[in-house]
Amino acid sequence: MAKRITNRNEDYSQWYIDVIKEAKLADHSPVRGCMVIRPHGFALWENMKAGLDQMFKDTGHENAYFPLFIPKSFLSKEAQHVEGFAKECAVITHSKLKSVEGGVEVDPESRLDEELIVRPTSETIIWDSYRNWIQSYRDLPILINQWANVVRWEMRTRLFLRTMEFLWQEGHTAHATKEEAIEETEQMLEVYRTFAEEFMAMPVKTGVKTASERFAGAVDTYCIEALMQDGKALQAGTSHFLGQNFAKAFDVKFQDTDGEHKYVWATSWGVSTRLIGGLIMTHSDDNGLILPPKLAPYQVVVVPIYRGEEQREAVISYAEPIIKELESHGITVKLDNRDNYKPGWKFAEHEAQGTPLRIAVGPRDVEKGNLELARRDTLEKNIVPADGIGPRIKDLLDTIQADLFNSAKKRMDDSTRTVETYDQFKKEIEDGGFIYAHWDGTAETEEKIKEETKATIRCIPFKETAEPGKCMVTGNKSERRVLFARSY
RNA sequence: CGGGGAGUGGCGCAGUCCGGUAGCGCAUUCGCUUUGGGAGCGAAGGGUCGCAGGUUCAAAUCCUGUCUCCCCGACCA
Repeated sequence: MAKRITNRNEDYSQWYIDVIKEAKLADHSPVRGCMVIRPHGFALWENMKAGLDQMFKDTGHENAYFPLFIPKSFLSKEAQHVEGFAKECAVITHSKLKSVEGGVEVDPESRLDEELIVRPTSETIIWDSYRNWIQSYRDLPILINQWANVVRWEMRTRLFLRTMEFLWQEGHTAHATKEEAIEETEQMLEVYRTFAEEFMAMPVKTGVKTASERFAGAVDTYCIEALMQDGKALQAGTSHFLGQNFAKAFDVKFQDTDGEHKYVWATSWGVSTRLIGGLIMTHSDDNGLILPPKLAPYQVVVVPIYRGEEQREAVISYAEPIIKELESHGITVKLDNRDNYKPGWKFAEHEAQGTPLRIAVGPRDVEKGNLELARRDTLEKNIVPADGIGPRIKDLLDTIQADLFNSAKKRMDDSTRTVETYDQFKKEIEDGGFIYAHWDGTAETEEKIKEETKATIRCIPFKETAEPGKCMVTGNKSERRVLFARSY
């Protein structure tokens, strides 16, 4: 077999790129830092969207759409927010081109009176609308999500993990009370955790970001953090409690039941196409992509094997009712009946593309009433009777989904350690993985650790790990261990 | 944006040092044989060598600029 994918242990970054190329998920675009999402990659994203969207609806949210362009003045209304995003905004300054010899150039006559910002996130334009929508406590809560693209002018990009334009969803909610807003923030983090673990089979740690890692404009940022195969952490989703920062910046008040005018409490939360990068680096191997059945564009591929037209007809007519039966069990199946590729070629291609399960049917199977099942995750092959194939495959897909999660969970647990001293920390961090250690809570210590070890605090875990101790660096008091890792 | 590497038919590369008019493998097209792990043989098509200038009788090769990608830093979902 021609080796088209670099081995993970040789060059992890190159492996990542190779997997994306071979799985036909995305291409680099002619524009720096952007990507073309190919049909297979987009089908995966659509499945992720569908799963998340249902979970948003189930928790009472509605979808809406706000503009791509934001008046420059809006960005300057919330001080922290401006500071966080100012350095990475695409700015629209002109509205016209004019033809010149050999091409076009910007028409200097068309300079805009007020420049527009291509949204890096939509808090500002959404809160401008919310001001008009909210007068009374009766108008609350507002629970809105939007699916959109955003642009952040990044210096260094990687397919899916960090692109200048990316697709995401951003939820923006408005509440009458602080408690309700915090509850919403927690609820959406839980939605993300559930999605990551149950759909993506990607286990995550949850917690609160430190001040330096917090979303610009948030009071608190909650996050899910996953651990990639190379031992680096990936921030996979964030849910922000925004306090009254945006309400004050955009003057959004409501009259409460007590007659008082009060500022509204807010949240925002998002996940992006970065999740695809996380999915790749959680499960895939040196043969290519491995997809969990719940998100795979199709769960089963059927590859017919035949010699001559007569066998072809026999094999296809044997396969068709099998496919129907699978579909009747809610399984998504693709019959790969292309005549211009040989079975071996198809095997390799579907392997690279991550299809969870392959069924091969040939004359031998037709004769004996069998089929050959091959699992993508374990590469295990079995000959099984075609009878009762529906329930069998349904079970097997569930097993694959569970096995993927369990092995990723085991990998994460095995590479999560607790250390006491800074020396020990420096040594252990070289091996990657998550490390729980005591920290004195200051930005100075956090920065020092980052400079000396390249590790950052991924999150301050929720109360379950409360345990007083001493900061590994300064020896000062610490209330609980926090989670460190080197990250993407 | 700093340091390093790279851009040559669709893909992967050689040729660049030492200038002489572009080659290999895979893929593609056609024909025959094939089909249970990326098929074999034969024939054919396809590249102004990332782009823009410059030097030269002559540039993939030398010089200048610029764009893109990869790796390492600073920044970040």
